[in-house]
Parts: sequence; C-alpha cells; structure tokens
Amino acid sequence: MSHQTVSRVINGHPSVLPATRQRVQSAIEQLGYRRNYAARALATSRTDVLGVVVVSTNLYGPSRTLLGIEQAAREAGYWVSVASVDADSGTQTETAISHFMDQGVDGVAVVAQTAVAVRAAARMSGSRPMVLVASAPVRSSQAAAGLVEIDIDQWLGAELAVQHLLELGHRSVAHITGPAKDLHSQARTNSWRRVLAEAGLPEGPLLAGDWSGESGYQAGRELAQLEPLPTAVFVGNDTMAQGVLRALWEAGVSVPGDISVVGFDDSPGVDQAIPPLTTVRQDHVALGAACLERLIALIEGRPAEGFLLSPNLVVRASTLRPA
Amino acid sequence: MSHQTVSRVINGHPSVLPATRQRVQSAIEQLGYRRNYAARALATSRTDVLGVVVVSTNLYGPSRTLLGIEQAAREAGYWVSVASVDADSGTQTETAISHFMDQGVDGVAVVAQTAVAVRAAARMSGSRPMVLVASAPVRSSQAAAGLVEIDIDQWLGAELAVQHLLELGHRSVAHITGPAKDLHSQARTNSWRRVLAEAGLPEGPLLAGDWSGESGYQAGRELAQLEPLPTAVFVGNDTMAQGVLRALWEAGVSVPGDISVVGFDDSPGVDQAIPPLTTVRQDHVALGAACLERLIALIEGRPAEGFLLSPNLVVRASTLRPA
DNA sequence: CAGAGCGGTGTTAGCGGTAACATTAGAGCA
DNA sequence: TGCTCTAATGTTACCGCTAACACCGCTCTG
Repeated sequence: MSHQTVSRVINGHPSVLPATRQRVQSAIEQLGYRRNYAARALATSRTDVLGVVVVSTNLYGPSRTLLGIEQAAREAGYWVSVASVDADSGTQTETAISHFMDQGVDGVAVVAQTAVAVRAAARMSGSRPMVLVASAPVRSSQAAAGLVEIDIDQWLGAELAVQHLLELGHRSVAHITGPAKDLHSQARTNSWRRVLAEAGLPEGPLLAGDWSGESGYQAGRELAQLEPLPTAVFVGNDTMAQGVLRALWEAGVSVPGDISVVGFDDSPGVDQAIPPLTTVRQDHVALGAACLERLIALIEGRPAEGFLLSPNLVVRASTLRPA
Repeated sequence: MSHQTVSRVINGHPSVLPATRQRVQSAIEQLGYRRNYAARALATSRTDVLGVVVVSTNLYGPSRTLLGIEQAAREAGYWVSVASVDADSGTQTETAISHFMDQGVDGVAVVAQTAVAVRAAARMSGSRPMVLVASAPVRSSQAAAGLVEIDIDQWLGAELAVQHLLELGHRSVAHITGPAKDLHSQARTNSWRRVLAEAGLPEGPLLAGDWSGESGYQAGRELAQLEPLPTAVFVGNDTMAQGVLRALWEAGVSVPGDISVVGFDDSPGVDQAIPPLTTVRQDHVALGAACLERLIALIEGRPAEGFLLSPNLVVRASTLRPA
C-alpha cells in the first residue's frame, strides 16, 4: 500500500475502494498516525489558517468580534492565528499582516478602529484575500480589489439612539464623544449631529471623552453644571455612561427624571446600572461570523461584498419623556 | 551563490563573510524574497507558533489573559494560534489541543476555568510543553511532567476581600457565588468560608449566582430581605456586584451605610458604580506574560515551576465600618 | 474479440528550506 | 616551497506530503 493511497484516504478522495479505505483507516488508528501539516502546507501552499489582526483588543467590542471570528472559523474548518496591535501604530499593523502573509495564511481579517490602522491594512491588501472590519470614512471606492469592508452600522446605531430621544420629545440632546481618532466615535458623533440637524434642532452641548469610565464621570460633572441643563444625553459608549450616571447622581440630577441617558454597546453589567441603561446593542459575535463568511468566499474565489450589520436599541430605564 | 549561503545569512550564522552577507541582504531586499515558513517547519520541526486554548473567552478575565499571552509571545518572537472552547466541554478542549499538536506548535497554553477542562488538558499533556492557567483544586502533585500550572491566587484574593471587611469590624459577611463548576468561584467561596472560620465567626448567608449581572440582582433582592440583614457581602465577581448594588438600592438598603459590598475582578466601569465598588484587582495581562515566560522556559528545556500571582484589594466607596 | 474507456492503485517529482558533509582557497608553519 | 589547518562556500540528501502521470485489469462497445 502506497503513501499516496493513504493521502487519498485522508483527503477523502473518491476513487478508493471502500475495503481499502477501511484497511487504511484502521492502520492509521492503530499506528496513531497524524499527518504533518507543514509538509502538507509546503506541497499545497494552503494552510487552513487565517490571520486575524485586532487593533486594541483591550476593548469589549474588538475582543468579542475576535471571539466571533474564531468560532466561525473553527466551524468552517479553519484555524486562527491572532495578533493584537496598538491602535495608533500603523507599523505594527503592517508588520503583523506581513508576517501572516509569510506564514502562508489563506486569508487575513483586520479588526480596526482607527484610520491609521485602516490605511495600513489597505496598503497591505491585494496579495491575499482580506476582510477589514472597520467603519472607514470612505468605503468601497478606496478599497483595493479583494478587500472587503464590513462593520456594524455605527451611523444607524447613533441614529436609533438619538431618534429614540427625539421621539420621547427631547429637544436638546447633548453628546459625549469617544477618542477623536476612533472611527466608531467619529461615526457616532457625526450621526448625532446629522439627526439633530435633520430634525431642525440646534446641536446640543458636545463633551469629549476617551471611552473610559473616568472620562465619562468628568464629562458628567461638566454636563450637570450646564445652564440650561439639556434634557437628554447620548453617550459614546456604556463605560463612559456609567461614569455619567454616577456624576449626575452625585450632583443630585435625577436620571431619567431630569435627564435621559443613552449609551452604546450594551456592555455586560449596564443592565444593572442605576438606573438600568438604555443603550444600543451590537452583536459583535455575529459581526465576526459575517466577517468570516466573506473571507471564506474570497478564499474560494467567490465574490464578496462589504456590508453593514444593523445594531438595535435596547430601551431600559434611563430614558423617559422630558418633564 | 548557493541557497545555503542565503539560509545562513537569514539565520545569522557566524561563518559568512561580511561582504557576502551584504550582497545577499541587498539581493533579498531587491527581489522581495520571503522565506517559506512551511518549508522551514518541515525541515526543522520548529514552527515558532504557540497554541492557546481559552475556555469561555466571553468572560472578561480569560480574554484579558489571552491578550497578555499574545503580547508576550510576540515580544518573544512567537506567534499565537487560538481556539476558544466551551467551559463544559472536555472534548472540545482535547480536540483543540490535539490539533495544535498536529500543527506542530512549539508549546501549548490552556486557560481553563473548570475541572473538566483542566482534566482534559492534563490528559493531553506530556508530548509537548504545556502551561495550564487554572486554579485546580490539587496542584503540582497530579501534574504530568512538563506541565506547569499557574494562576492568580484566588484564595488570597478572597482572603483580602473578607479580611478587609473583618478589619472594618464586620461580623456577618454574606457571600454570593459564581457558577458551581467554576474553579475560581469554588476557590473564592472556600476562602471566604475559611477566613470566617479562622476568625471564629459564624458562616454568613450563602447565595448562588452565575457571574451574570441579572443573577447578582436576584441574589441582591434575596439578600435585602434577610433577617437580620448581614452588614457586609462578598460578591463573587463585579458584574454580579453591580446587580447587587441595584437590588439593594431598589430595596432602600444603603451601601455602604447599611451594608458593605466587595466585588472581584475590578472590571471596567465598576469604579463608576454607585457607589464606586471596592474590589479585588487581578492583573490578567501580567498573568498571561508569566504564563508565557514559563512556556518558553519549558520549550528551551529549562525547568519551570508553577506559581500563583498575588491580586490586590482596591478600596473604594462601597465598604465602611458597620454602624 | 480487439480496442477504448475507466476506476483503482503505484510511481515519480517536486514544494522550499536546513543539516551534514564536501570542497575550495588562503593563512600559518616547518 | 610544500604541507596542514581553517574559514567560507557549495553539494547533497532529506523533512512528509500531494499533483500529475503511469500503469493495470476490468467492463463495455463495435
């Protein structure tokens, strides 16, 4: 019996007699044979490994997206190699992608939050299938061939949040931003601005944060001292929103009595905030799965298109119609 | 010029003339040559890749630990392949480890929270260096050769929390557990029990949770109705603690006036809880780094020993001496 | 009944590196 | 000057697998 027959059995090639297949399989079992992936990769130049570059894994969203990608990959028979890099380092992003290419990964996914990272990814794209999870300011048009962009629709998420407040009857909606360089933060802020403008309302007070609870707290303190107090605030993410809730509570401003608060993310625990936080839920795991579906399509030579997943609003107790 | 010389230049072999080295390097530059990792792996049976199996990546701690491992790995010149598996599935854990072995990883790290996963890992250990990040009930003794166990000291963490309450003068300390199968939960509960016993105090009320905010909320409601009300509660993790805070607030029980609350993890946002939560901080990223240090020692044939990192108490506003 | 066609299996030649050994040229020494 | 010795480079033989082709014996067809 030749090694070739063994190879055929392992790869499920059709033209092997059932009896032979049986014999080979039991021999494999008995000898505890395991095929050598390096040799296979060398011969086929396929690895069944995908490279995933995650920018700022320390945040809730990206780490969840990674989980989604990893799980979907395993289900599809792929394995995942990860690299997490700093948000501001285009160099790190490039190095990581380039290494993955060297390693011979079948495709690359980049989960990016900043324009720097997006540009780095775009620069490295082309030689191999790549899916970019990012809310880049300009889409498709600038994307190289074989580069697909996907994300959760941040614009829609912010719109849902602000629209919810307007529908309750609020006429002055403040906003607390995330870091200026963060694409999601930018999208949410722009969308907040647009919805207000389209409703013919003046732009509410704008305060800057950096995603952290502490920055939310500081912004909340400033907010509490505004004259007149806005009746609602759309906070860039939930962690900051917790800080806002605390600052308002300390200042004796009632939520949602005096002011309504909406967050973004539906991070764990905010359903237990005081009061439970109305927020925008993003299904990061589904995003990861969608990312992978497209990446596999590209790998298999099928066309794939960019896409925006819709987030949805979770209404809890922190929003109410204004007094 | 032969490929062998090129190989020598790439691998930094000493016996190459500086002039030759230069020439080769500029040729590499010019041609954009990249060595093929699969071929190298085939020839050397080294891959510079580490496999990391993470049990329940959806939790804050494990995902942070993964981040720590990944970063330390990259710094050490290794790359990381990850697989996240269900907490209760020993089979999934085994499959993942076994696959990594097939892939030819140089070493494996397993981040486990349950006894099932720990046993699966122990079963698969031996053939290759492996570090187990887990608080297994029995340590070292049962570990196979070449298997190192490491974790953050859960017993100490719980001790710090309960001791802090006792030092404030509390005499009845309730506890809310995590999932029964979770090793960290078990360790924290056991430690709570032991500290109370050693202080000659009666065991306070014990309530069961499952790490979720909602379960903390339910437990908090039960807690609020106890007669007499304990003056302090040690909650198994921060997410549950947020639920407890809300339940107590709803029930009109003041924190820390009527009851002190201590959490565990120092998850993002709890510094902004109402009131800011006293909790036990664990440096998961440092844990990941420590894990990697040991794994590399094993790979390089140096001895490595298990270790418990010390967590520390972060005192905020949710604890106070009893009235 | 010869030849074509085909399913099942074996043979051969790489994939792109590295280890080990072979070779060469120049330095050092008697 | 001839010899040994050594540092720098070249040659060869794999690592373990799969693609492509060769082969064999059978069935089917004219």
